[in-house]
Amino acid sequence: MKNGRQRARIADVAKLAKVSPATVSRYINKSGFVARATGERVKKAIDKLDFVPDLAAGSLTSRRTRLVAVLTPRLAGSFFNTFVEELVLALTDAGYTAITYFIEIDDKQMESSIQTALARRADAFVLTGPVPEGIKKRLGTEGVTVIESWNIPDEPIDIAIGMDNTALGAELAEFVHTRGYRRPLLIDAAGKRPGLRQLAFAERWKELAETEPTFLKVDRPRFIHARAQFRALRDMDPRPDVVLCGSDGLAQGIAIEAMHAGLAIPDQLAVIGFGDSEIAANMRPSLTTVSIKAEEIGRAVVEVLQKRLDQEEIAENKIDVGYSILARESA
Amino acid sequence: MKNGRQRARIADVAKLAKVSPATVSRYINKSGFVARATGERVKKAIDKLDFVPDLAAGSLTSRRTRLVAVLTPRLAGSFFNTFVEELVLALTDAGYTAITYFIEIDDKQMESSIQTALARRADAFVLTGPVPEGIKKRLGTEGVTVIESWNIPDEPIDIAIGMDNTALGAELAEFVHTRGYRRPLLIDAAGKRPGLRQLAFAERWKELAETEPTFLKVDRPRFIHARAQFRALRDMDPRPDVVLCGSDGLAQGIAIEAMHAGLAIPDQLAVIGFGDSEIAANMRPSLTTVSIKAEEIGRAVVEVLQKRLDQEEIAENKIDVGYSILARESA
DNA sequence: CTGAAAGCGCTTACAG
DNA sequence: CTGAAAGCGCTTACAG
Repeated sequence: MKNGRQRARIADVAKLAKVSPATVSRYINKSGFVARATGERVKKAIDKLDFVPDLAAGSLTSRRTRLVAVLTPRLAGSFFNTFVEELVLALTDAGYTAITYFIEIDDKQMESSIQTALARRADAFVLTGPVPEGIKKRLGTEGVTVIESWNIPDEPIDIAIGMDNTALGAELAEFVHTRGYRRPLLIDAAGKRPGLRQLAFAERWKELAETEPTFLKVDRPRFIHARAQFRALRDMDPRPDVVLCGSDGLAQGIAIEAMHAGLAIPDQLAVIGFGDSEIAANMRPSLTTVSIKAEEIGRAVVEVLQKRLDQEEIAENKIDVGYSILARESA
Repeated sequence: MKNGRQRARIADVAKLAKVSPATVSRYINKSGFVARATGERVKKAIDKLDFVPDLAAGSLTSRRTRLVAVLTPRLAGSFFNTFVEELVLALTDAGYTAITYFIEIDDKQMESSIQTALARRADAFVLTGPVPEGIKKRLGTEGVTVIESWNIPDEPIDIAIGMDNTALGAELAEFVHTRGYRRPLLIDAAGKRPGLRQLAFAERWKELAETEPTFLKVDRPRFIHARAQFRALRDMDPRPDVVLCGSDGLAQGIAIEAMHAGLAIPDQLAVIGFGDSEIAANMRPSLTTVSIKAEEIGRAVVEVLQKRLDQEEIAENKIDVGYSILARESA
């Protein structure tokens, strides 16, 4: 403390309001009945003392922290930014506190993040990536709520909220084929999640076109990599006529590079993004992309947490918020 | 708990290792001496039981939570994204846990975020925007570490880490004038922080060019607003020859719109961004912008927290990490 | 180098 | 509708 003033405790409030600490607790948490007049005295005392209850102390008894650990890959400029923002906002609105971790694609870092979140006794974990086996087992035995977001795995640890990357991959193949493109190139991170999409794309594509799509695996699908990747693309023989990018940022970068090299979009090269970030609709040309409903996932996460808190049964352990392919000018 | 298994407590570890809880605590926190052999027994017991100490319970006595509240404006796609990432990473590495809040430019939301962070007994607050008077007073009396980041105010509540927006504004005026531009337009949010820059720009500009710069105040300096703002710019008479944008995203958008309208950059319209995001260096044309050193701020924040924890005196309550104007192709 | 005891600030049955 | 008591899981002097 910089100054001598102590923080007020619940006992101080109780004394001032001439009630017991238990009553103050009940009033604050709206648990149990408090007579109207009593409540008013308590309220007055709280205001007078600027009392802010210590949530951690309370959690010790109640076994609920309302702390939610959010683990997202560190992907500045990707749709995960929007996702984290929406999620944190939804959590905050609902009275939860989000503790955020940004992780590289690195199991060790994920493990240590989860470790500290467990030490904080987080009520729930929101994960985004594919979860390594060891961590899966660990979380499974801890009795916490685990929400896997984005991709819906066959067997969720607990609850999965997201979309079906396999269905999307196939649908993208159809979309591209229907629009008459014949030499697709897919640029995406080498992870497991995009992998599902790519696999499904490849499979459906082979059925439709009887050829193989080309893949370019990258570290991360980011704007900064567009130059190098456009160069690689341009030198391919035959040259792709449509490129499906792992993010809108990358798609925008590819488009900029293509135009700079004198290629007309979409006639000489079509470009498809991922994420429907604010870039997509307002780019020139506007970007055809996939919308992934970050807000809806955020809302669904909060709903699930709410139900868990209320001890309600959760009917479905897989919640599919869907996606949509948005056809714009670039493809 | 989903299954009957209970989490191990420090008492369980103590019993298994045949020591007292106090010794386990000392071993874990490296506070006080523990004989090597004893320590090894403790370690074995911890591993055996998968013991994760409850940090909240510990904080109750130790009065330190190692929780840091980070409040940033909600500005998807701006340099604040990078800032939050860098800061959270630095904090996590140093053993702190970050609780993040995204706030609109809205005092009420800021207040409620601070309220919940106080309820969590956060050791420190990292704020980004200008702080309303009421909140300033509130935090001042709480005895927590308060770090104001980005702008360095004349009288920090506690500690300020960032840069001198006033100096930057003046330097930008000089930069623009030296390069021969004569009709600058500044597009930025209507907040207090950009306001300082703009004021200083205007002042210096009047000295240099003996004319007034033009201002366009916007809700937020984002990519999506570029179309509308470019239209406004294009219709101005006389038309600006250089536009200074509040973010790289907006600058990129303006550049795209300008090129789409057939204007050559920088000859017919020069564009300057803010933030040196990954977009800037890789845009075509590459964007002249201001680098704001997010990583350094993150590091400095952690250093300050470390010193506070160790009860060290902090020599300077204003830490200037500087900035730099990066001249590229667009201006 | 180690332990017994007290206490951090709440919430939760239990009793009335 | 309200209170007294116990206890959540740690850490911190204090004593040895």
